Amino acid sequence: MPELPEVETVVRDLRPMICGRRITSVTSSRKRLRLPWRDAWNEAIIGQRVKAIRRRGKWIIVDLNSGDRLLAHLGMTGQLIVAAPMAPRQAHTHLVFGFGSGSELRFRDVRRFGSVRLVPRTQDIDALIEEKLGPEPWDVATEQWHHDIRRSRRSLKAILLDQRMIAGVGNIYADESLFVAQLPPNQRGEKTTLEQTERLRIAIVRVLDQAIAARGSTIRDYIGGSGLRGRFQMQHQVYRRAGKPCVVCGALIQCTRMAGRSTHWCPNCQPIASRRTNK
DNA sequence: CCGACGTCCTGCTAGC
DNA sequence: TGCTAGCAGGACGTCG
Repeated sequence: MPELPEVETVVRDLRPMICGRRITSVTSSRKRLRLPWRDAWNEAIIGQRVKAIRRRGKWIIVDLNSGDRLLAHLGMTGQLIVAAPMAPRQAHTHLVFGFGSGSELRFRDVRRFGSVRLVPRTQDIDALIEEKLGPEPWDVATEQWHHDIRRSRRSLKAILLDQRMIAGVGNIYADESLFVAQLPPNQRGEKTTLEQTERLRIAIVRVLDQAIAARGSTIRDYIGGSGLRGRFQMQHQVYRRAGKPCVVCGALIQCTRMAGRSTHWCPNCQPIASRRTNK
Protein backbone atom coordinates (compact mmCIF):
# COMPACT_ATOMS: atom_id res chain seq x y z
CA MET A 1 0.00 0.00 0.00
CA PRO A 2 2.06 2.88 1.13
CA GLU A 3 4.61 3.59 -1.56
CA LEU A 4 7.63 5.86 -1.35
CA PRO A 5 5.79 9.20 -0.89
CA GLU A 6 3.55 7.77 1.83
CA VAL A 7 6.46 6.14 3.67
CA GLU A 8 8.50 9.36 3.37
CA THR A 9 5.58 11.31 4.84
CA VAL A 10 5.30 8.89 7.76
CA VAL A 11 9.02 9.22 8.47
CA ARG A 12 8.96 13.03 8.31
CA ASP A 13 5.91 13.14 10.57
CA LEU A 14 7.38 10.76 13.13
CA ARG A 15 10.86 12.30 13.23
CA PRO A 16 10.17 15.25 15.54
CA MET A 17 7.75 13.21 17.62
CA ILE A 18 9.96 10.22 18.44
CA CYS A 19 13.61 11.29 18.06
CA GLY A 20 15.29 11.62 21.45
CA ARG A 21 12.46 9.80 23.21
CA ARG A 22 13.21 6.88 25.51
CA ILE A 23 11.22 3.69 24.99
CA THR A 24 9.83 2.68 28.37
CA SER A 25 7.43 -0.09 27.42
CA VAL A 26 6.48 -2.45 24.62
CA THR A 27 3.12 -4.08 24.19
CA SER A 28 2.55 -6.70 21.51
CA SER A 29 -0.80 -8.22 20.74
CA ARG A 30 -1.20 -11.95 20.83
CA LYS A 31 -2.55 -12.08 17.34
CA ARG A 32 0.15 -13.56 15.18
CA LEU A 33 1.75 -11.28 12.69
CA ARG A 34 3.33 -12.68 9.54
CA LEU A 35 6.64 -11.97 11.15
CA PRO A 36 5.89 -12.47 14.86
CA TRP A 37 7.26 -9.95 17.33
CA ARG A 38 9.59 -11.78 19.72
CA ASP A 39 9.31 -11.06 23.40
CA ALA A 40 13.11 -11.23 23.66
CA TRP A 41 13.22 -8.01 21.65
CA ASN A 42 11.42 -6.15 24.42
CA GLU A 43 14.36 -6.20 26.83
CA ALA A 44 16.70 -5.12 24.06
CA ILE A 45 14.83 -1.93 23.32
CA ILE A 46 13.29 -0.90 26.64
CA GLY A 47 15.39 1.91 28.06
CA GLN A 48 16.82 2.82 24.67
CA ARG A 49 16.43 6.21 23.10
CA VAL A 50 15.37 6.78 19.51
CA LYS A 51 18.37 8.24 17.76
CA ALA A 52 17.06 8.65 14.21
CA ILE A 53 14.40 7.54 11.77
CA ARG A 54 14.98 7.16 8.06
CA ARG A 55 13.56 5.59 4.91
CA ARG A 56 15.05 3.35 2.27
CA GLY A 57 12.68 2.34 -0.52
CA LYS A 58 9.47 1.46 1.28
CA TRP A 59 11.34 0.38 4.42
CA ILE A 60 11.47 2.39 7.63
CA ILE A 61 14.54 2.15 9.86
CA VAL A 62 14.50 3.45 13.43
CA ASP A 63 18.01 3.73 14.88
CA LEU A 64 18.35 3.28 18.62
CA ASN A 65 21.16 4.56 20.83
CA SER A 66 22.35 1.00 21.44
CA GLY A 67 23.03 0.52 17.74
CA ASP A 68 20.09 -1.84 17.38
CA ARG A 69 17.40 -0.78 14.91
CA LEU A 70 13.75 -1.34 14.36
CA LEU A 71 12.99 -2.28 10.77
CA ALA A 72 9.42 -1.74 9.59
CA HIS A 73 7.49 -2.28 6.39
CA LEU A 74 3.92 -1.07 6.09
CA GLY A 75 2.84 -3.64 3.51
CA MET A 76 -0.58 -2.74 2.15
CA THR A 77 -2.42 -1.37 5.17
CA GLY A 78 0.25 -0.72 7.79
CA GLN A 79 0.22 2.48 9.85
CA LEU A 80 2.76 3.95 12.26
CA ILE A 81 1.25 6.73 14.29
CA VAL A 82 2.02 8.61 17.47
CA ALA A 83 -0.91 8.91 19.82
CA ALA A 84 -1.68 9.79 23.41
CA PRO A 85 -1.83 6.64 25.57
CA MET A 86 -5.30 7.73 26.63
CA ALA A 87 -6.61 7.75 23.08
CA PRO A 88 -8.56 4.57 22.28
CA ARG A 89 -6.58 1.98 20.37
CA GLN A 90 -8.03 1.17 17.01
CA ALA A 91 -8.67 -2.45 16.04
CA HIS A 92 -5.66 -4.26 14.54
CA THR A 93 -3.14 -2.35 16.63
CA HIS A 94 -0.40 -4.99 16.97
CA LEU A 95 2.47 -3.14 18.63
CA VAL A 96 2.73 -0.20 20.98
CA PHE A 97 6.00 1.44 22.01
CA GLY A 98 5.47 3.61 25.06
CA PHE A 99 7.60 6.71 25.67
CA GLY A 100 6.39 7.27 29.20
CA SER A 101 5.87 10.93 28.50
CA GLY A 102 2.33 11.28 27.28
CA SER A 103 2.82 9.66 23.90
CA GLU A 104 3.30 6.29 22.29
CA LEU A 105 4.13 4.88 18.85
CA ARG A 106 1.56 2.45 17.49
CA PHE A 107 1.85 -0.05 14.66
CA ARG A 108 -1.50 -0.96 13.18
CA ASP A 109 -2.05 -3.22 10.19
CA VAL A 110 -5.41 -4.58 9.12
CA ARG A 111 -4.21 -7.03 6.50
CA ARG A 112 -1.01 -7.90 8.34
CA PHE A 113 1.17 -7.80 5.24
CA GLY A 114 3.50 -5.43 7.03
CA SER A 115 6.16 -6.19 9.61
CA VAL A 116 8.22 -4.71 12.41
CA ARG A 117 11.36 -6.45 13.60
CA LEU A 118 14.44 -5.76 15.66
CA VAL A 119 17.74 -5.91 13.84
CA PRO A 120 20.52 -6.27 16.45
CA ARG A 121 23.64 -4.11 16.07
CA THR A 122 25.58 -7.31 15.40
CA GLN A 123 23.51 -7.99 12.31
CA ASP A 124 24.17 -6.39 8.93
CA ILE A 125 21.03 -4.48 8.03
CA ASP A 126 22.23 -4.00 4.47
CA ALA A 127 22.11 -7.74 3.96
CA LEU A 128 18.47 -7.55 4.96
CA ILE A 129 17.29 -4.73 2.70
CA GLU A 130 19.98 -3.40 0.37
CA GLU A 131 20.20 -6.65 -1.54
CA LYS A 132 16.53 -6.39 -2.33
CA LEU A 133 16.64 -2.78 -3.44
CA GLY A 134 17.74 -0.82 -6.46
CA PRO A 135 18.65 2.90 -6.31
CA GLU A 136 16.45 5.57 -4.82
CA PRO A 137 14.65 7.26 -7.73
CA TRP A 138 16.71 10.46 -7.32
CA ASP A 139 19.93 8.43 -7.56
CA VAL A 140 19.10 6.53 -10.73
CA ALA A 141 21.91 6.82 -13.27
CA THR A 142 20.28 6.87 -16.68
CA GLU A 143 22.94 4.93 -18.59
CA GLN A 144 23.17 2.09 -16.09
CA TRP A 145 19.43 1.98 -15.62
CA HIS A 146 18.85 1.89 -19.34
CA HIS A 147 21.26 -1.00 -19.61
CA ASP A 148 19.31 -2.91 -16.95
CA ILE A 149 15.96 -2.12 -18.56
CA ARG A 150 17.16 -3.23 -21.99
CA ARG A 151 18.15 -6.58 -20.53
CA SER A 152 14.57 -7.30 -19.47
CA ARG A 153 11.78 -8.69 -21.58
CA ARG A 154 9.19 -7.73 -19.01
CA SER A 155 6.77 -4.84 -19.38
CA LEU A 156 7.78 -1.39 -18.13
CA LYS A 157 5.00 -1.74 -15.56
CA ALA A 158 6.54 -4.93 -14.16
CA ILE A 159 9.99 -3.33 -14.21
CA LEU A 160 8.84 -0.31 -12.19
CA LEU A 161 7.19 -2.57 -9.61
CA ASP A 162 10.43 -4.53 -9.19
CA GLN A 163 12.15 -3.02 -6.14
CA ARG A 164 15.53 -4.19 -7.37
CA MET A 165 15.16 -2.07 -10.48
CA ILE A 166 14.14 1.08 -8.62
CA ALA A 167 13.26 1.40 -4.95
CA GLY A 168 9.96 2.74 -3.70
CA VAL A 169 7.69 2.75 -6.74
CA GLY A 170 4.41 0.86 -6.36
CA ASN A 171 1.24 0.49 -8.38
CA ILE A 172 -0.05 4.06 -8.16
CA TYR A 173 3.19 5.82 -8.98
CA ALA A 174 4.14 3.33 -11.69
CA ASP A 175 0.95 4.17 -13.57
CA GLU A 176 1.21 7.90 -12.96
CA SER A 177 4.88 8.01 -13.99
CA LEU A 178 4.32 6.03 -17.20
CA PHE A 179 1.54 8.46 -18.11
CA VAL A 180 3.74 11.52 -17.53
CA ALA A 181 6.53 9.86 -19.53
CA GLN A 182 4.00 9.07 -22.28
CA LEU A 183 5.06 5.43 -22.36
CA PRO A 184 2.68 2.46 -22.62
CA PRO A 185 2.81 0.24 -19.53
CA ASN A 186 3.02 -2.91 -21.63
CA GLN A 187 6.09 -1.83 -23.57
CA ARG A 188 8.88 -4.36 -23.13
CA GLY A 189 12.04 -3.21 -21.44
CA GLU A 190 14.18 -4.49 -24.27
CA LYS A 191 12.34 -2.21 -26.70
CA THR A 192 13.03 0.93 -24.75
CA THR A 193 15.26 3.67 -26.15
CA LEU A 194 17.73 5.74 -24.13
CA GLU A 195 15.58 8.81 -24.72
CA GLN A 196 12.53 6.96 -23.34
CA THR A 197 14.47 5.76 -20.31
CA GLU A 198 15.51 9.30 -19.51
CA ARG A 199 11.93 10.53 -19.95
CA LEU A 200 10.75 7.83 -17.57
CA ARG A 201 13.38 8.65 -14.96
CA ILE A 202 12.46 12.34 -15.03
CA ALA A 203 8.74 11.54 -14.87
CA ILE A 204 9.18 9.30 -11.82
CA VAL A 205 11.16 11.94 -9.92
CA ARG A 206 8.65 14.62 -10.82
CA VAL A 207 5.63 12.53 -9.81
CA LEU A 208 7.24 11.44 -6.53
CA ASP A 209 8.30 14.98 -5.64
CA GLN A 210 4.77 16.23 -6.23
CA ALA A 211 3.28 13.32 -4.28
CA ILE A 212 5.57 13.94 -1.31
CA ALA A 213 4.63 17.63 -1.36
CA ALA A 214 0.99 16.53 -1.13
CA ARG A 215 1.74 14.07 1.70
CA GLY A 216 1.09 11.05 -0.51
CA SER A 217 -2.14 9.47 -1.76
CA THR A 218 -4.89 8.34 0.55
CA ILE A 219 -7.04 5.83 -1.35
CA ARG A 220 -8.36 3.98 1.62
CA ASP A 221 -6.24 3.23 4.66
CA TYR A 222 -3.16 5.34 4.39
CA ILE A 223 -2.52 8.06 6.95
CA GLY A 224 0.71 9.82 7.90
CA GLY A 225 2.50 9.52 11.22
CA SER A 226 0.48 12.38 12.62
CA GLY A 227 -2.79 10.83 11.48
CA LEU A 228 -3.30 13.22 8.55
CA ARG A 229 -4.49 11.96 5.19
CA GLY A 230 -2.63 12.51 1.93
CA ARG A 231 -4.11 14.54 -0.90
CA PHE A 232 -2.14 13.53 -4.00
CA GLN A 233 -5.08 11.35 -5.09
CA MET A 234 -6.69 14.63 -6.15
CA GLN A 235 -3.92 15.02 -8.71
CA HIS A 236 -3.93 11.48 -10.11
CA GLN A 237 -4.12 11.59 -13.88
CA VAL A 238 -4.76 7.92 -14.63
CA TYR A 239 -4.82 5.87 -11.44
CA ARG A 240 -8.41 4.81 -10.64
CA ARG A 241 -9.70 6.99 -13.49
CA ALA A 242 -10.81 4.18 -15.83
CA GLY A 243 -13.55 5.34 -18.21
CA LYS A 244 -12.91 8.99 -17.44
CA PRO A 245 -11.46 11.42 -19.98
CA CYS A 246 -7.71 11.88 -20.14
CA VAL A 247 -6.78 15.24 -18.64
CA VAL A 248 -4.53 15.90 -21.63
CA CYS A 249 -6.41 14.62 -24.69
CA GLY A 250 -9.88 13.58 -23.56
CA ALA A 251 -9.56 9.95 -24.65
CA LEU A 252 -11.03 7.47 -22.16
CA ILE A 253 -8.58 6.09 -19.61
CA GLN A 254 -8.22 2.31 -19.84
CA CYS A 255 -7.74 -0.20 -17.04
CA THR A 256 -6.46 -3.73 -17.50
CA ARG A 257 -4.55 -6.24 -15.46
CA MET A 258 -0.82 -6.25 -15.99
CA ALA A 259 1.99 -7.78 -13.95
CA GLY A 260 -0.77 -8.96 -11.61
CA ARG A 261 -1.95 -5.41 -10.88
CA SER A 262 -4.67 -3.09 -12.09
CA THR A 263 -3.00 -0.84 -14.63
CA HIS A 264 -4.33 2.48 -15.87
CA TRP A 265 -3.25 4.36 -19.00
CA CYS A 266 -4.34 6.63 -21.82
CA PRO A 267 -4.41 4.78 -25.17
CA ASN A 268 -3.81 8.04 -27.00
CA CYS A 269 -1.07 9.67 -24.88
CA GLN A 270 0.76 6.38 -24.28
CA PRO A 271 0.61 4.69 -27.69
CA ILE A 272 2.37 1.47 -28.49
CA ALA A 273 5.49 2.47 -30.37
CA SER A 274 5.49 1.57 -34.05
CA ARG A 275 7.90 -1.10 -35.25
CA ARG A 276 9.99 1.59 -36.88
CA THR A 277 10.47 3.72 -33.74
CA ASN A 278 10.84 0.57 -31.66
CA LYS A 279 14.11 -0.33 -33.25
C1' DC B 1 18.01 -17.78 -15.40
C1' DC B 2 13.86 -15.25 -16.12
C1' DG B 3 9.15 -14.16 -15.86
C1' DA B 4 4.35 -15.28 -14.61
C1' DC B 5 1.39 -16.42 -11.04
C1' DG B 6 -0.41 -17.78 -6.46
C1' DT B 7 -0.47 -16.65 -1.61
C1' DC B 8 -0.56 -14.33 2.80
C1' DC B 9 -4.99 -11.34 5.42
C1' DT B 10 -9.17 -8.45 6.25
C1' DG B 11 -12.55 -5.13 4.72
C1' DC B 12 -15.06 -2.74 1.41
C1' DT B 13 -17.96 -2.32 -2.58
C1' DA B 14 -19.68 -3.17 -7.22
C1' DG B 15 -22.99 -5.74 -9.13
C1' DC B 16 -26.54 -8.94 -9.00
C1' DT C 1 -32.37 -3.80 0.47
C1' DG C 2 -29.22 -7.58 1.15
C1' DC C 3 -25.77 -10.64 -0.17
C1' DT C 4 -21.37 -12.15 -2.06
C1' DA C 5 -17.54 -12.53 -5.31
C1' DG C 6 -13.86 -10.04 -6.34
C1' DC C 7 -10.62 -6.65 -5.62
C1' DA C 8 -7.18 -3.64 -2.85
C1' DG C 9 -1.50 0.69 -2.75
C1' DG C 10 3.36 -5.34 -1.45
C1' DA C 11 6.64 -8.88 -1.20
C1' DC C 12 7.95 -13.43 -1.56
C1' DG C 13 7.92 -18.32 -2.86
C1' DT C 14 7.02 -21.61 -6.39
C1' DC C 15 6.47 -23.23 -10.82
C1' DG C 16 7.15 -23.66 -15.83
